[in-house]
Amino acid sequence: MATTSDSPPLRLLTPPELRAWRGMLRVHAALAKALDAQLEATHGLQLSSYEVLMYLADAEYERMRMCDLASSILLSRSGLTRLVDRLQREGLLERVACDDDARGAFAKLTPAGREKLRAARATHLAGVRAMFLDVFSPEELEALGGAWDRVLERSGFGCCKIARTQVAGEPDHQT
Amino acid sequence: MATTSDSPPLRLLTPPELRAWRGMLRVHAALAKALDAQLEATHGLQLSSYEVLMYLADAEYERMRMCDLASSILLSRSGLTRLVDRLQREGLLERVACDDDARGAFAKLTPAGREKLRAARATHLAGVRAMFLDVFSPEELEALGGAWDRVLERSGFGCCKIARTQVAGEPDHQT
DNA sequence: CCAGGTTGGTTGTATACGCAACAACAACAG
DNA sequence: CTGTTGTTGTTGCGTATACAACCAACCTGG
Repeated sequence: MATTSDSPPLRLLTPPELRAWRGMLRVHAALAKALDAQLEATHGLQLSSYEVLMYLADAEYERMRMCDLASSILLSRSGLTRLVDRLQREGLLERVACDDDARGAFAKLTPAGREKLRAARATHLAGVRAMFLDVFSPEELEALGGAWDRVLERSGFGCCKIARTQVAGEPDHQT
Repeated sequence: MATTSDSPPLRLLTPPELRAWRGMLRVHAALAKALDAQLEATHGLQLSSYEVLMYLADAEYERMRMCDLASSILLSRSGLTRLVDRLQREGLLERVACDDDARGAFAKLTPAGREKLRAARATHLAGVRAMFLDVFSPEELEALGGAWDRVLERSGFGCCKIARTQVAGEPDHQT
C-alpha cells in the first residue's frame, strides 16, 4: 500500500498571495470592529442594527419583507427575527402585516428610526471613507469592484442574490 | 436655534465606491462560509480551529503562547482559552507550562494535530486559490496587498501587531 | 375543492464569542 | 525586600447567531 506520509508537494502561498489573502481577513476584522465601535459610541447603534435601518430607509415605503431583509444583511431568518425584535423594542422600526401574503411581515422604519439613521449615516459614511475608500485611487476602486464581482460569481453568490435584490429597479443600496 | 432637519449634504457613495465596499463585505462573508463548510465537510475542522493549528505548525517547536496565538487569529483571550480547550479535548494540541513565566502557557501541536493540519491544509489552500487568489492577476495581487497594508496602517492595526508577530524573523505565517 | 409540497416567520436549543472580574505571577521603583 | 502596577490565562455571565422544528399560509396539479 502507498504510504500516507509521502506528502504531495503542498505548494504554500507566495508572499504576495499571502499579503492579499490575510490582508483582506485582517482588514475586514479591523474595519468591522472599528466601525461598530464608532457607531456604538456616537449613536448607541450596532453595525447590524445600522444595516437594517439603512436597507429599510432605501426601500420603497421604508419597509421590507423579513426574508429579503435577512438576505440583504447576510443574516439567517431567525437571526433577523431577533434583531428586528430588538429594534422594535427600541422604537426604531415596527412590524407591519402584509396584505398580499398573510404569512408575511414587513419591517418598517418609524420616524424615530429614520431620524436615528440620518444621524448615524453621516458618521458611518465618513468612517468608511476615512478607513477604507480613501486608500484607493479611482482606478483601484473600479478594479476592486470588478474583482469582487468575479469572486462572487465563482462562489455562486453572484447572479441569484443580485437578481433578487435588484429586480425592483430601485437605486442601489447605500451604506 | 438651527433646525436639526436641514441636513448637511450627506454625500452618499458613488456606485464604484459602493461596489468596492459592499463587495468586500459580501466576499468576506461568502468565502468565510464556503471555506468553513469545505473544511468541516472534508476534515471535520472549523476554520477557527484550522487557524490555530496553522499558526502552531509554523511556529518554533510547534508551540505558541496563548496570548500571541489569540492576537494572531484575532480572537479574545477568553475566546482562545475555550477554543484551545476544545482542540485539546480532540487531542490536536496540548497545553505546556512555560519555564520562563509561571503564569504563561503554551499551546503545542500534538502529532495528531500536525497530521490533521497536513491533510486540511491542502484542502484549504486549494479553496483559497480557487475562490479568491485565482481571480487576481499577479499585478492585482501585488496592488491589493499594498492597499491592505495602507488600510491597516491608517486604522492603527499596522505597526504594533506586525512588529509583534514578525519580530521573531520566522517565515511569514501561511494559510 | 383539495392534497401535497413549498415558503415565511417564529421559537427552542446549542454554540461561540466578548467583557469584566479574578488570581497568580512578573516587573519595577523605592 | 516591599508595595504597586501590569500581564497572563481562566471563569462567570450576557448576547448574538445558526440550525432545526414548527405552524400557518401559499400555490399548484388533479
